[in-house]
Amino acid sequence: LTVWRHLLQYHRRTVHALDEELRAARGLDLDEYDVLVQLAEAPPEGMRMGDLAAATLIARSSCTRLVDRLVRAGLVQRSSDRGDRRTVVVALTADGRAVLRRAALTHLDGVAARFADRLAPEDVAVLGRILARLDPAG
Amino acid sequence: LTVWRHLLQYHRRTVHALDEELRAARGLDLDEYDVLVQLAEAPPEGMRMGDLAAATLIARSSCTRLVDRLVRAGLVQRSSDRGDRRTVVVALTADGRAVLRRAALTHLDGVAARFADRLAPEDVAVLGRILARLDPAG
DNA sequence: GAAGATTGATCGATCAATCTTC
DNA sequence: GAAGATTGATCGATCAATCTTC
Repeated sequence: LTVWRHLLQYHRRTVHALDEELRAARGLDLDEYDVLVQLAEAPPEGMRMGDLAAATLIARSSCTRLVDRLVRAGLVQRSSDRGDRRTVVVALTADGRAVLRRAALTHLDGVAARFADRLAPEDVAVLGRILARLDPAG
Repeated sequence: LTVWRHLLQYHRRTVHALDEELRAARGLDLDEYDVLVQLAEAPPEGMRMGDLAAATLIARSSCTRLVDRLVRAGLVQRSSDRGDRRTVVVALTADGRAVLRRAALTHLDGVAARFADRLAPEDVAVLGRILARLDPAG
């Protein structure tokens, strides 16, 4: 179906543009941003490495390396769970929270410009219903 | 908006699944498939390298390397335009056509299962209209 | 000098193998 | 031995630099 192809095209362009925007404005790529968002929504103690990878749909090994970069940048902290010392817990630092807040401004503007502002509220609602049908797990 | 995030999640899962399917069944990744599709829709003489990159939203240098692989696999041919010898023209080989035909079966089944079959025809139409509004460039 | 394409160098994503703790 | 995470090795994507033809 052509609709499917349009969806892919739209997604590709939009995500690419948002990624560039975020890189240019804040030095973060979209996956890094996504990780920070997940951590911001987690309890303040943080999230286990594996859960973070699952939530962001990133492979575990990629997640390890992405977190390495964020640790080097001072945006997140690793610590180990006292209960089960196999697991590693990742949490935002104060810096990380601040960077995320600024990045969110940039990013949400971009999403508004390329998505939300172009649609009537009913369209968004309809799209939501369609997605619910497409991705029951989602 | 949560709708935006659901869209991203759905896209990510679906594209990932389709990519794996195609790799497993045919040894092609999704970008390679996309290139073959573009070439199949081009005139039989082929497409210029740069146009191919633009059509698939792949960077030029990535496109060069992707075509390298397809040439090595015998699925496409490079030739140079007699008019302007700077340009390189890429075209499907008979093998490429055959592989594409088989890959399309696999791929279209996957799209059907994850997209088309889950929606009523009206939903598809509505989604098409929404996309047209989102991405006037098409 | 610009347009078109390719190559060199770098960087991130991933699988398989490894290491640690359970 | 399995669960959790990390590291080694590979592979593809990309930018900048280069090469060729205009």
